[in-house]
Amino acid sequence: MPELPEVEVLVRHLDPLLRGKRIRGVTVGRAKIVRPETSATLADRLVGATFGATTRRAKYLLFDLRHGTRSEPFSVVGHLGMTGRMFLQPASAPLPKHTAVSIDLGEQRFVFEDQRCFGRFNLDRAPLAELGPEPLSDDFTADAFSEALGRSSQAVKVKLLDQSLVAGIGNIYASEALFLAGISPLRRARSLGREEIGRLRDRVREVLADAIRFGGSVPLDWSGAGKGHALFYYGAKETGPATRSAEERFAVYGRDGEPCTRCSGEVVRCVQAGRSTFHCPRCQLA
DNA sequence: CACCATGTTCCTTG
DNA sequence: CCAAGGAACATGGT
Repeated sequence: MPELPEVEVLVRHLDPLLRGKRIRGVTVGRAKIVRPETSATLADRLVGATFGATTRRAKYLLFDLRHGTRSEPFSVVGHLGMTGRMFLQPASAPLPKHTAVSIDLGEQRFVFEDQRCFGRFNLDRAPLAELGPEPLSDDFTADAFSEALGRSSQAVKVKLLDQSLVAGIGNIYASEALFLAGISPLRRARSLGREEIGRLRDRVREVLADAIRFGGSVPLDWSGAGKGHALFYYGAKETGPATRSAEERFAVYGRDGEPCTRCSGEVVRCVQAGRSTFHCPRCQLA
């Protein structure tokens, strides 16, 4: 579940649940997730600490912690990778199969499960320094965006995934924003005019904000063990219309072969930098 | 067996 | 040094 909107909704969910809770124990099920820390080092640092705010930077989660009010605050940096999930469950519940980190909070436990182990949960803040502006912040201006796209000969869709350019867009919302802006993902970044860049910036913000609104409006089954890892699809108990199919919310992503909702032309899939891209060649002229 | 998957990092090539 | 392309990472689902 991992682009900016999903992380934002997760953070809003976790913050009030974790705040003020004291860590009694830490168990690492997948050592790779906590590197470069070792399991023992991480546990040493965390046990006894109390959660403060849980916030987000791009797709990273930041868990503020401190050992009493007189000691220096620090934070754990989390990332969901492709398949990470985080939730609280009763301490008596069985641990999920792919539990990467489990934190004992007393009555409850905080679980980070990650099937593919692309996620992380450690004290290394270095990756944060490489990130570009938050797309929903005032820093993400058309000027800044234009500057970032620069003279690059790379396709604009590939540039949208570059976290040093703008931080938080992933493979789904990149295709979606380009469709809404009516810009082909195949266009070279440097070929975009000022007007197009401004439009793309606005649609990026819109698609991310809408997704956050959507995720915040739907009752999510955070601890559900079920159903895959689709965005905003935590468990499948309540298969109501709102959560039934996350993909149904997308205009082009995953819709290759289907008619474009705007022009009825056919949505096509192509591969750019090893990732799938979806677009409507009629609405998004190359 | 083949190909696909919401992400990031490392290595090679130019 | 930089830009760009590709493989690797680990584990599935179809």
